[in-house]
Amino acid sequence: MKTSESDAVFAALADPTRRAILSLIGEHSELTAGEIAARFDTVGRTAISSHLRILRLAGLIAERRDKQFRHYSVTSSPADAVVRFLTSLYQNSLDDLADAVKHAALDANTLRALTEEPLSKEQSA
Amino acid sequence: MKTSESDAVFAALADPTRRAILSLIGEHSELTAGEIAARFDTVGRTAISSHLRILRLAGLIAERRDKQFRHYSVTSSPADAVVRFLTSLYQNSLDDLADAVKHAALDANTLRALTEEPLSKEQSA
DNA sequence: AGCATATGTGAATAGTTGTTGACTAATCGA
DNA sequence: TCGATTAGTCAACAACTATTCACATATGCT
Repeated sequence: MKTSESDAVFAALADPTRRAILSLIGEHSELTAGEIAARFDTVGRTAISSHLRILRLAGLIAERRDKQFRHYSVTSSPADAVVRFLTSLYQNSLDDLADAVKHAALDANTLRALTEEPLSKEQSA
Repeated sequence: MKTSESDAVFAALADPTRRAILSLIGEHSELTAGEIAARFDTVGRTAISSHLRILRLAGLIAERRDKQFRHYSVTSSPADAVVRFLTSLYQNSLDDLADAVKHAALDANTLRALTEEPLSKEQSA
């Protein structure tokens, strides 16, 4: 298998726990591995550590080491590969896509609510 | 595991073959299952059929039956879940994101070239 | 009717991925 | 220095996913 750069991004985004981690980090500017792990009751610390590595290798998060802590933050424009893919696919409805993006900026909290799976994997729908 | 609607979309997009199928269908307005399968030398017809089902269940493609043929097309605004997720995550750089989308419209062919994995999974990079 | 074409489905298998428990390394505080 | 804290890695296993082969269904052709 080819394992291109965008592969890593799509694969990283495929897991709900990783998307939840991304959302969580995104809500704060930086979180340590322990702070992240503490928010998940259904997933152990070791698993979180694996997920953080995958997200980091995909370029979606950055790691800053300070003493024995590792602080994670969302990288500025990580989803380029995703955007490239979607835009090339939906050229027809590109305006809609752009509108959706801009619209989203106006009501970020509503959007955060719409983003399913915010934290725990097994919460009731 | 929760298996929400956006789960299905992200999971569907995670596979490079499925993204290639999406790109391929997107380049034409409609393709039959056989026409799609014929473009892949490394993946069998049965596997393509499975992928088409997954894409369809995720709402990314539509199926139109005509006699013994099934014609597939890309649905108009399927990646809503993805856009929602990305926008809620990168509120800060939303303008960049929107710019990227609009910019893409201007040079769709270049973008298609940038979209890795256009058809065959094992082509040389 | 009989055979070819187009396509999906189901069972079985191979390969990949996520999770855990035990271990290791670095740092801090007493 | 000794124990506690933070965090990653490794080996093993469970769970999930992709692929294939054989079969089923619908249609068209002669």
